[in-house]
Amino acid sequence: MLEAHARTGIRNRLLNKIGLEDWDLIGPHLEPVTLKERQVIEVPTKPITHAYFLEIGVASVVAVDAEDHRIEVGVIGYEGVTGVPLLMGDNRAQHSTYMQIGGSGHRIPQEPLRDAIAKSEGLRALMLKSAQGFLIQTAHTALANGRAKLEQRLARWLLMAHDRMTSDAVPLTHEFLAVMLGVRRAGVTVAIHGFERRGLVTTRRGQLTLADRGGIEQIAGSFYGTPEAELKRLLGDK
Amino acid sequence: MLEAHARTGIRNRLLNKIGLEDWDLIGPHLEPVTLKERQVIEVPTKPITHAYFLEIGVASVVAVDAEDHRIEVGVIGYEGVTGVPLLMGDNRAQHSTYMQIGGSGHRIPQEPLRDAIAKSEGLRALMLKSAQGFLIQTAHTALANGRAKLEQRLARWLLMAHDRMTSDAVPLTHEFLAVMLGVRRAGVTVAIHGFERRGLVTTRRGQLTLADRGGIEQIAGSFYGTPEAELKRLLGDK
DNA sequence: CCTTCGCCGTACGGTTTGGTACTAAAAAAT
DNA sequence: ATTTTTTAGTACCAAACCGTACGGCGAAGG
Repeated sequence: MLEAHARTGIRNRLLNKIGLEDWDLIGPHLEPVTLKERQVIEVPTKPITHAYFLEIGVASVVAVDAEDHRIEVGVIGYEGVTGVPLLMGDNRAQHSTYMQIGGSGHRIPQEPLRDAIAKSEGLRALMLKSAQGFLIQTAHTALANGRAKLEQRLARWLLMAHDRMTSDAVPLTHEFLAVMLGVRRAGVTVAIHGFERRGLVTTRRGQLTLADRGGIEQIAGSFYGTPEAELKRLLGDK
Repeated sequence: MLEAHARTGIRNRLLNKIGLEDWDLIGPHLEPVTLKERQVIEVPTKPITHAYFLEIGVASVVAVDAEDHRIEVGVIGYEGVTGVPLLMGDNRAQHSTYMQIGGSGHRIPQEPLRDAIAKSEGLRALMLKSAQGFLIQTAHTALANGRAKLEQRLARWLLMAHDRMTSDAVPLTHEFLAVMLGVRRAGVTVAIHGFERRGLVTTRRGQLTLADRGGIEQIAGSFYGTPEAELKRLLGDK
């Protein structure tokens, strides 16, 4: 417990997978952080100052274009790290990244992280596999956006969020879900209502609780699952 | 001309950017290839055997799920290389990749490529920037799929293909465009008809020719352009 | 306690796109 | 040259979704 950078109690899957021989490159630079809902982590076109290894909570990565069209292209939780471009040698944020569900984690400034990745092949391999996992997730978001119906996309989102949460309660308004999915707020309301009627979720103002995950998986069908399975393959089971 | 691995006449932007000091890692392994329309380059879940540095032609990367939903998540031409997962340390194909418009290029077996990337930091940086460019493209495909109308998406696709072609003629059937965009063939026919009426394209059976690129850019609006600008930033102008 | 504000339920017309299908025209095959 | 196959034009109804809007209800704050 006197050990300054002990790894006990670390839940982030990437940090946990860093080999002992590489820990000195990362551990000393980590800073524990609390992350509130809506906390901004990256702003488009601006430099990425830190990478956040999440422990608790869910971050949204939202692509934005010049005419302010926006849509979520990926979510990040305890299984990953924000600042994917840093892992690829770029330090500029493309997308808007912010906490969708509050939590905590450890952050590291971009420079020591990039140094560490440059120095250690093992660390680099780990981080790139994580980035690859994110790329797969983004590709499947493109697939779902193009081919799935609102209900399926909502189900997919709930499942992905749920995977990254410790509770079944998703503390989000319909408005925010609508922004993520790129649809009308009213459309989300109706879809959730449908879920509720079928006993898949229960709702309260500003909150939605998964009641029947299996049923939600059925609705999402094959729009959910592939990126999750691939991440498992890339990073090993456990 | 006696030089076995001369770099003269190479149009691929990545190959052109490889430093002289790294060329020995790549050049000797390159094999010139002709790539016909519909030629398959990668098959989902199977190992990636080669990376293809395209010179001419356009490859489509198509995500497929377990229920056979499919949609294009990116295109690759002379500016890039297929087999993005290889650059990230993975050798398994997630997506279906095939030539949408025939051409030619040079291919390299996956092993020497991965070795080269492991050995040379400069080469690695170059390849990862290319991968980052592809990730940005995929994210914007997700954005367009979720928010843009059929006409806008068609315009975006035509512009991206045109950027990678030497001619204005796109030798594709409506059917294939429909698969790329994940829409009905009939929808594509109607949209193209609209473009034609406005003088943006001319058509022949199995072929479509861009007549007014500026007009097509107007239709695509901000759904087109960001990934292209970012790739320029990542790889430098020229 | 009462007001204010944010969130949700609902509605309605309009647009876009999907599913399907039939025919014509062009190209390819025999 | 004739047949077969592929591609394109068109049409029709149905479903999904958008834009918009308005009222109610719960929560927070004065």
